[in-house]
Amino acid sequence: MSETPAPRAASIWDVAKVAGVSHQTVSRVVNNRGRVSAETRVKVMAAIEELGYRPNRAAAALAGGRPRSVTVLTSDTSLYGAAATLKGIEEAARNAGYNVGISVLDPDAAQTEHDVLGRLATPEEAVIVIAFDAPGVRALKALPAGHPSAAAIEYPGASDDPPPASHVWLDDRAAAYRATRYLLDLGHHTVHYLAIPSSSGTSQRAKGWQDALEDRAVPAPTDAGWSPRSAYLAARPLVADPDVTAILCGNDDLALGVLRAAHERGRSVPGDLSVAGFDDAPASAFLHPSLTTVRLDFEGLGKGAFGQLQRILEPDAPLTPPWAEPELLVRESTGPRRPAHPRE
Amino acid sequence: MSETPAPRAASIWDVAKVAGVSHQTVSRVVNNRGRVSAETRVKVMAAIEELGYRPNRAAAALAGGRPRSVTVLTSDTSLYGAAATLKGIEEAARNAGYNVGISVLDPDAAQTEHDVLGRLATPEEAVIVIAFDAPGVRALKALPAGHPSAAAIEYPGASDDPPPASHVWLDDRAAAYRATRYLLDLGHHTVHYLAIPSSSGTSQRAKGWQDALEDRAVPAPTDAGWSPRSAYLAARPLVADPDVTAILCGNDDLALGVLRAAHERGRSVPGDLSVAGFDDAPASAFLHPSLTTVRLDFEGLGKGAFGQLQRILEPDAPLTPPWAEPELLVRESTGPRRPAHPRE
DNA sequence: ATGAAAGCGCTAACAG
DNA sequence: CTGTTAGCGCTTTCAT
Repeated sequence: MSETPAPRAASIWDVAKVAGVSHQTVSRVVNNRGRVSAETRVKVMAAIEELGYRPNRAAAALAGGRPRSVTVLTSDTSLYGAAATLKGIEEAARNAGYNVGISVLDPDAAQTEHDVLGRLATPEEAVIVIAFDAPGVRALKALPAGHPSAAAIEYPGASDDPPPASHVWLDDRAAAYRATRYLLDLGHHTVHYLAIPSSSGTSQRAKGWQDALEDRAVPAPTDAGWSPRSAYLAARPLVADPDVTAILCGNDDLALGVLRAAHERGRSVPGDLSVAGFDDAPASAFLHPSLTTVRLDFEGLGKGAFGQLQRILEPDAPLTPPWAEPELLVRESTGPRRPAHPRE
Repeated sequence: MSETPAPRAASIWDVAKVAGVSHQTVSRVVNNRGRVSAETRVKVMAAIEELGYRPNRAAAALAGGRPRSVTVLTSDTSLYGAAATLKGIEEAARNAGYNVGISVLDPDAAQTEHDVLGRLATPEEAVIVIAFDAPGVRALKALPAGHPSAAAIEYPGASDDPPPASHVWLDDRAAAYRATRYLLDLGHHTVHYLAIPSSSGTSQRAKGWQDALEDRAVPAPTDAGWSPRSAYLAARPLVADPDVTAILCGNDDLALGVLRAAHERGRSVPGDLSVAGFDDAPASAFLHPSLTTVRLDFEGLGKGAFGQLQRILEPDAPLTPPWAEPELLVRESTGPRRPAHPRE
């Protein structure tokens, strides 16, 4: 059983020889560029099939062809939002025949142009930034103007001129507004907010929450990090306060920490305290109590981001279907306000 | 504010000119290959710094240099195990100066060599397969012999000769054995098992569980998929049976589904039923009840997989620190058996 | 509609 | 120790 010495992969020249044409013609049919007679095309296709030819992306990139790969810049991929967005990007990219690279942003590093570009396979490689947090936003800013890119962002800052078409986002503000109104309608006098870190000063979730509170006193938001643990810690003082009867959490992981803190303090949910989150992570419906949350279509958003990028790279690319609007899912963790003191 | 027409990135030739040496010498210092006088090296380094030079990976790959990129082949990245492993790989790779690509395997597709190789940027590109399930295993098998690769696998089948050094795994069997023994020692007459899909017929978690049961009757394992939902569905009949007092779950997500099913059926955990999982996902410690589980160091495993690959590519690469052994974390979801019928 | 030539940025041989 | 010469596989031009 002698090892065949790894027959080098078929190149465009091999295909050309088999098909009896020039390597250039092969390139033409592979890239669907320029006119090629139907007859020739068939011959070439057959040769490609026969040899199992696959184009070498590195060579194509080097020679300056249209990009066929993206690298995704993101923070911690173990967070649900980033992971789901990445999943959407990857799927859309693969279906479109793109290769996808991934590079995780260090939260402590200042993302410089040099650093960011250094993560790419090629200086011109297209980029999609998942910019839900500060490192992502910095990376996005660090990209040289004109660099092919798209981004999933938290919200287009009002300061800028119309945001580039390549930026996509979810309507966090409306989502938070809806969830808060729902809680208020349940009879809660106010709603407290446990915040995830924002990419800017102006979190749209915080804004929507605040707007919904209208003329009521707005309690100070509580910073709670990204994890169940940090939320648990941050929530302990809150759940100890009997005046707090409803808490909106920046995501489902935070809500989990709050649920735990409430339980330890002996406050029943939703009896004594209503808790709501954002995301609708797969686990949220199976918690006890199951979590009222706003479903966010990160996967669709990711596909959308890729779609925008693709249309920059290939103007005739098909339009990406729109992603879903945030949707409030009422489950067991929220209910009518029940006064802490019977005589109130 | 006229847009400067994107000054092409500095090439090795530009550096050479500035440093007053040949492009080859620059290549030598960049790759730390071949002898270069300290003096020249300094000049070159200075030029690199000055021009902000970054090597073009695509060109290097094309020219046949030592690979400096990996692509990770994996199934659904939204599952904790795969996501955490990927995270470990990415971090180790980035620290070593490698680019990482990612390609998700379609569960329904037969992974052929042609398909798998077609996912790479270059036919020779190094690969790490996360082969915890069937598609991963198929992809691994599809790689041509001699292709630079490493893999995080479920378990090295006994059928093979000594497994390649590039394969890494966690000791699932021992982990399951320990967890099951612990449950038995708590007084449970037996332990039921809710299984995740296995990459082969012989899941090591199932095996460890079975071994621990020794001469007791071994209940049939229940297939429960990967998600809380599928586990919830699969667990309903089980939790309805008062003779079932302890359930070991293939991962924490499944355990979550079981917790939910138990609650709906009115069986208290751990009073009436003990539940344990695998993974120690970040949420598990904050569930209610918090979950007894076996912590699995997927991130370390991912780093280990990359380390193995790197040592294939660069024989002098430093050794990867070993990853952690599985560790049983006893929390609130498990407790002593309490007979269903008081008079028993 | 097709072919020929040049070169992308880099590394592997070789020379010196 | 350093420079020179060939390509890697592909996509531009530009011819035909």
